[in-house]
Amino acid sequence: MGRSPCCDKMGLKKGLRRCGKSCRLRWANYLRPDIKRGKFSLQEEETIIQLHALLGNRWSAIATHLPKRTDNEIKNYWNTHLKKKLTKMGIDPTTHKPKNLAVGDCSHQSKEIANISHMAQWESARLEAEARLVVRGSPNPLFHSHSSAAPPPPLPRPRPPCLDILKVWAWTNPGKDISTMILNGHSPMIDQPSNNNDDNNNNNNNNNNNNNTTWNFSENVGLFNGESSVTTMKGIMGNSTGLHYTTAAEPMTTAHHDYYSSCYMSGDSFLGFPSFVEGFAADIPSGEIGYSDYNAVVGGGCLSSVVEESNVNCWNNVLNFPTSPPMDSSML
DNA sequence: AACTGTCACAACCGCATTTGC
DNA sequence: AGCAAATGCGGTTGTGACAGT
Repeated sequence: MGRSPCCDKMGLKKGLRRCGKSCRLRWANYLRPDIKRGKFSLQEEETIIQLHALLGNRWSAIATHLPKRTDNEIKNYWNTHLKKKLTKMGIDPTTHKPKNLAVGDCSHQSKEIANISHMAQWESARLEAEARLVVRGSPNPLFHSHSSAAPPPPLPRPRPPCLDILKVWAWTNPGKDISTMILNGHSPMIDQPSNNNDDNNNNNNNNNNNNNTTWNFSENVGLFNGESSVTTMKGIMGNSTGLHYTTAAEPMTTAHHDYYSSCYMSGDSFLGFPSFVEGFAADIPSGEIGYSDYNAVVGGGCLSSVVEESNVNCWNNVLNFPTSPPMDSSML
């Protein structure tokens, strides 16, 4: 308020006698030779929608995933086309949830819708992860030079990442029909038993040596505030350097497991579930993860408390995953 | 032809952060 | 360390093109 314009526009015709800032902007958004002009492809549209669901109005971050498109162009395209498109489809362009999903409605149908919507967000996150990998390209960023352990032979195929929640669920619930997860209103892996301990500290310590111990995140929910959530997002989106692959058909070898573990110990980050976990943990000295942090990532504002709790259980089970690197509080 | 409304998008504004001295 | 300038970013506005009346 009260700040004067960057240059004196008095008597100037718009577009002429530009100041330095105007010139820079015009170059960046219009004149630069490597800018792709013209219509957005369907794939670009989908990418924007998926990334917007994950990142919100962080146009510059979204633009990094669309080569030769500027943040300004994407922002304009979102405001003039995509917002309307989603609205027409009955989807709230802000929350990316169906508009008829009433907050606080605890009916069975509502839970199913919430769960399906939530699954879509998981999928968005997975696609975003893939996008990052495509942007980064080869060589495989998984193997960092400063890791102490010798890298194992590369896993033989590039897909799927363990961010694929459906595959993770299928792996951890052998023999179960994947549809039961959604129809029963369950989040992935909710049926897997957990053994939360009473003593949170003991529980964290147990994780040093026991992969079968589930972390107790449901305590200390009140510790988290908006600032930590923002930093959490930065941890997730900003510093990931690789992708961590595992599948049921092709589980990790001991060598892989040891290598990943050493990377965690050395502070490297992965994209995928472990990366999310690391992001959660970035600002949480005591090592607990709570609902608010979960929601900072996935945006669970419309989820009922039941579903929300399931999601935290889901994270617990992810950490309890057979091939997840062991973690302890010293990594946080 | 004149007017009005809508649309697309380049450009602007102000704040926050980074950079250079 | 402190300051000013430069830069980055997201929200908003200005303006030309076009369609409808």
